[in-house]
Amino acid sequence: MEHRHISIADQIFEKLERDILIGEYSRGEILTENKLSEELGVSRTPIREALGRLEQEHIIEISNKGNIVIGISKEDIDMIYEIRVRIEGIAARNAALNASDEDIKELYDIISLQDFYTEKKEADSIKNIDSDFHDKIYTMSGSVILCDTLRDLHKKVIKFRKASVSSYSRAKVSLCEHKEIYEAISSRNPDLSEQLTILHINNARKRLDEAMSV
Amino acid sequence: MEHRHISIADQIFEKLERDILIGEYSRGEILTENKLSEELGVSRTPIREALGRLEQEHIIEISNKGNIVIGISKEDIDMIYEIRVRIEGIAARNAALNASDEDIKELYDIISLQDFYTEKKEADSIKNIDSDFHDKIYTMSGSVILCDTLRDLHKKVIKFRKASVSSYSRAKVSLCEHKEIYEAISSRNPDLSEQLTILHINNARKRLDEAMSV
DNA sequence: TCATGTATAATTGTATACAAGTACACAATT
DNA sequence: AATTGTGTACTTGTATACAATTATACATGA
Repeated sequence: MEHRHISIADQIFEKLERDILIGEYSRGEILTENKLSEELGVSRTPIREALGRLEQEHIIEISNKGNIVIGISKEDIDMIYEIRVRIEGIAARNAALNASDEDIKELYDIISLQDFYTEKKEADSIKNIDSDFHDKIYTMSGSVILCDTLRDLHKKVIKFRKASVSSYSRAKVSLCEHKEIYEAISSRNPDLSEQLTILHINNARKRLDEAMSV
Repeated sequence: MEHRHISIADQIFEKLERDILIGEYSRGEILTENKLSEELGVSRTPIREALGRLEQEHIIEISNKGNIVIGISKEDIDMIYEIRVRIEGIAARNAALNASDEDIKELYDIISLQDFYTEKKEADSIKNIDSDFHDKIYTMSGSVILCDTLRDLHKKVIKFRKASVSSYSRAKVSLCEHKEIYEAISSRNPDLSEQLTILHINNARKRLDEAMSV
């Protein structure tokens, strides 16, 4: 067997990371190892390993009083888009250059699902599949460095992303932009893929601002 | 007291990270917890915590056979510069906008030291102080997100950076560019700071390619 | 010779015991 | 009333014991 066992520590990490990033735990809240250990029914060891990794991401802060939740601020979101608009185009460009037929088919499937959920107006599903689309392009770029960098940034937007697809019209426009990007990548056009992606990130940012100012 | 104790796990993490990034451990090498535990004279617990964080950075890979060193490839370096040239300018721009007088003085001190070491031709010291210069600007940007992103990228170049400052002429040009950036930031000119930084990263990349092709 | 089964050794994963430091409440004192 | 001392409870940090999976070497058979 080569399949690596998914450890409890990994599961705890992903659960805590998600809970913090969606705002389940709010800024300033204190998470102690013992409390988490009891609540989640595992020993302190995997809890500690998860917390250490969360601290490395700077979404919690370990102190003698416990582990203080930091989370993501509006300023963080601004900077994330500032960065993404400058580098996410590289991923799309490389995807257009490197993608296998298999990759392109998977990307098509994602688009199809997004279309389906958009018509059914299921905000949660839309949010998740939207995430899958971007993640797939990161992977298709073929660069671990670029993939890690973009993934770290993208996952931090999760709490705010739902707002931006809550309106049908905004979700529809977003889907449309994804389709255009898919077309550009599947026709192996690096320049167009890059350009459309930059536009899309800029528009997504505007849609987010719009949705949050309401 | 507020000063947080620097744990053994933190120290092990930094030591292993550095050793991997400078190539002390080479790609494919296997690090087992027991071996490291004996070698470093601590129990497996802090070793494990350090290894978990190294895996998150994708510079090692944990498997049932042990922990396989991945390290940094030439392709990684290319992508790192591709990204930095697009976003490091933001940091310089924000530094020019946000920096305190104290910050600017510290940046000046760094430049002075770099000047000193460059004339003394101490490659190791030049390499380190060069790193301090960029890191200081990241911090001065005032954004944790941007700072983390750039720091993660920058530290991965360490193994190759020494080559690029090994020649006196290249080191001198690099110092000169740093001085220009310092002038732009200290005179609170965001546009110029950004522009000069972009140029500097591009030039640094060229110098690195040059040094490595020899 | 090659495949396959098996026992052993080595590895990571988890729980728990123990150490050390610190925050906090509360009393004592000025 | 304010401050200082003190003891207790709580927190993280580390080591170690144990569990479970898996790699590996080697024997056994077709």
